[in-house]
Amino acid sequence: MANIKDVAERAGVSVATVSRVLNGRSPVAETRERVLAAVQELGYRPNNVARALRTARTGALGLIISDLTNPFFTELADAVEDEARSLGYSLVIGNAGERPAQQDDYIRTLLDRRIDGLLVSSAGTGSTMLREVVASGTPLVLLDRVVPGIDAPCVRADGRAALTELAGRLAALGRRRPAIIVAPAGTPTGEERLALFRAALAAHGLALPDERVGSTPDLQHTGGRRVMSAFLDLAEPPDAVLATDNLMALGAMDELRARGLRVPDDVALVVYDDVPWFTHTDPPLTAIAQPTRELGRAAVHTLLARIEGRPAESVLLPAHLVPRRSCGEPPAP
Amino acid sequence: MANIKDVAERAGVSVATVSRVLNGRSPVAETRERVLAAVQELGYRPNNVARALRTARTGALGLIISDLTNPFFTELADAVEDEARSLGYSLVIGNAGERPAQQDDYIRTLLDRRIDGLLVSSAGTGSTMLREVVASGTPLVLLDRVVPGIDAPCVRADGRAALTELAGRLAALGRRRPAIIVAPAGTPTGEERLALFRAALAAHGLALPDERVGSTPDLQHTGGRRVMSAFLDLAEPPDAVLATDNLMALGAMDELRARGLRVPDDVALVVYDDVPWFTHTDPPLTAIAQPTRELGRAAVHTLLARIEGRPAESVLLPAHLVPRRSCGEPPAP
DNA sequence: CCTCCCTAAGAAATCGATTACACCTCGATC
DNA sequence: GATCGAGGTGTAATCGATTTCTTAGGGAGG
Repeated sequence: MANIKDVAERAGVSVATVSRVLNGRSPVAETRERVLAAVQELGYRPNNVARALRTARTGALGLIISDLTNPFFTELADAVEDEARSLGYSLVIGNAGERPAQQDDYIRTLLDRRIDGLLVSSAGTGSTMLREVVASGTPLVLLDRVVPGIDAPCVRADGRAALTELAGRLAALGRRRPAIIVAPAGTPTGEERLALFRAALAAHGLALPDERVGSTPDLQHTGGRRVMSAFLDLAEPPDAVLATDNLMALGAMDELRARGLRVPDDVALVVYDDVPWFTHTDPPLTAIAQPTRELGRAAVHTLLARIEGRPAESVLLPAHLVPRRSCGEPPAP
Repeated sequence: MANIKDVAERAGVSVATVSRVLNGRSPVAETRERVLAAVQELGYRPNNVARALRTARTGALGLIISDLTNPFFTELADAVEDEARSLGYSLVIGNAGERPAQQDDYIRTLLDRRIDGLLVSSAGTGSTMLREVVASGTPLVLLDRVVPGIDAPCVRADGRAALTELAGRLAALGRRRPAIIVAPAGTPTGEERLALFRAALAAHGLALPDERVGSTPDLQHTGGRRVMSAFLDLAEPPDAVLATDNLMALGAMDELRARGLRVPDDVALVVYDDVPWFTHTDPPLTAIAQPTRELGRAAVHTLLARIEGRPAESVLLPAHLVPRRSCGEPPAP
C-alpha cells in the first residue's frame, strides 16, 4: 500500500508538504493540486497506526459491555457506536459476558491499544483493572452501572419516577401483594431498584416484605424462573411481580405459563428495560423503559468531555413507565 | 505511562534486551529477572501502536455486521468475538445498520487502522469498498451473506436439509398452500432460500406460486406484517408461512394475531434463524436454526488461515429444523 | 535599492517499539 | 595457545506519519 513517501515523490514535494496538505495547513493552491492528484492516482490512505504513534491519539474509543446477548445492552452498544462514529471516533467493543475476569482481560488489551477513552458497563464490582484505568489517566466513564470506589462519572437512568408511577397504578388496580426479582444483594443496581420500589410502594401503603424479594445470582432466564416458582409456592403468592431484567422476566413468564396462570389476571408482570419484542409477547409486557439511545449518546459526550479536558459530570436520565396489558391496562387501540 | 526506555534504564540494560525478554527470545536468567522486576515496578505495558507500526501486525480483526440489533447477528458477533479473543486477537466491530454507505464508511476506517483481517456480513450487494479491500490485499472473509463479484471465501449455513425436512413435515401435516416471505429480489440469500424451499416443496407435490411469494424491501417487522396481510387477503390464503428472517416473522405474527387467526391451527408459521426468545412466544416458534456459534468460529479460523497465508476455502455448515408448536408439533414435554 | 518580514516548503527529529548487524566473551577444539 | 562458534547484548536502522526548525524567496516599506 502506498505511503506518504510515495505520494511525496510522485508530487515532487517533501513528505512534510504532503502531510500539511492532507491536514489542511497552509499550502498554496498549485502544490495542493499536485499532492491531491498524486494521492488520487496512488489511492493513498494515511496509515492510522503511524499517525497514532506520533500524535498519541488513536481516534478509537473502547466499550466494555457486560453482556452482548442481552438486547438492552445491544441497543446501548448500538447507540454508543452511532454517536461515536458520527463524531469521528471508531469503537472497539469488548464483551465481558458478565465475567469480571474476562472484563479485566479486555480492559488490559484496550489500554495496550492506547484507546483515547473507555466506556464500561461493568460486570460485577470487583474489577481490579478499573482502578488501573483510573491510575493510568485514561479517560473513563461508567455506563448504566456504578462501581463503588471508582472515581469516574457514571451515565445511567433514574427509575424513581417510573417506579413511583408503577406503584400508583398497582395500588389503583387493587394489587396488594407486590414482589420483586433482583440481582443478588451487593450489586448497586439491584439494591437501588429494590429500595426505590419499596419506597414507592410504601407511599401507597403497600409493603414489600423480604419473602417477596427474590434474588438470583445468575441474571439469566433460569434464575428468573426459579424465583417465580418460589414466589408461587408461598402461602400468599404475589399478585404483581417486577422483574428487574428482561431475561429474568422471560423465565418468570415461562413459569407462570407452565402453571397455567394468566397474566395479568392472576399475576401482573412488569419488566425493567423495554426490549423491542415485548410488544410481541402475549400479553404485551408493561415495561420500565430506560432512555437507551440517549444514555449511549450522553455517555459518548461525557467521555469526550473528559478526553478534551473539559469538566464531566455524572448523568441521570429519567426512565419511564410504558404501560401495556401485562399489568392490567386496556388493550391498545 | 512508562515506555521501554524507562524499563531499560531501570534494569540497566538496552531497550533491545528488554524487547527480547518480553518476547521470549534468548536472554539469560539473571538479566531476565532484572528486566521483569523493572517492568513490574514501573507497571510497564508495551505500546501496541508502536509495535503494530514496526511489525505491520495490529492483532486486531474487523467485523462488519449488517445489523447489530438483530439477535441473529448479535449472537454471530458474540461468537466471533469469543473466538477471536481466545486466539489473541481483539475485534473492532462496525455496525452497518443495513446501510451500504455506512458499511463502506466503516470498511474505510478499518483499512486505515490496518486491521489484520476483515469479516463482513454485507448489507446489500453494492459495496464498492469491498472491491478495494480485495485490491488492498487485506485478508477478507464473507460471513452469512455472499456478495457477487467478490472473490473471497464465504462462511455460511446451508438450509437445504432443513428446508427439505420442513417441506416433508408440512406435507405430512396436510398443509397444501405454503407461502414464503423473503428479502427483495436480487439479494442472493433471499433468492437461494426461495429456490431451495420451492424445490423441497415440489418434491412433495406442493407448489409455491408467485402470489404466495411475498418480498419486502425493509427486512423489518413492518415489512413482514404487510406481506402477511396481503397473503391473508388472497382468495386462497396460505396455510403455512415461512418467514426468512426473525424480524419479519414478528410482524407476520402480529398480523395473524390482529386478525384473530390462530397459530398453528389456521396458519403454520416457521422462522429462519432461531432466536433465544422464540421458545417464549405463544406458541413457541418452529425455526430453522443456523449453527450460529460454529459459523462465527469457522469464520475466524478461515480468516486466520488467509492471514497466515494458508489456503482458505468457503465453509457451508448445515442448518437444522427445530420443530416447535407453531407448525403443529405436539407441545414439548 | 536595501532591509525586514512573512510565507512556503524542505530537512530532520520524534513517537515506541522490533530487529539486523556488530561486537564481545567464554568455552571447546585442534 | 590460537581459532572457531555460539550465545548474549548493545547500537542503530526502521516502520509512516507529524511537527519543529531552518532556509529560500518574494513583497512591502523606507
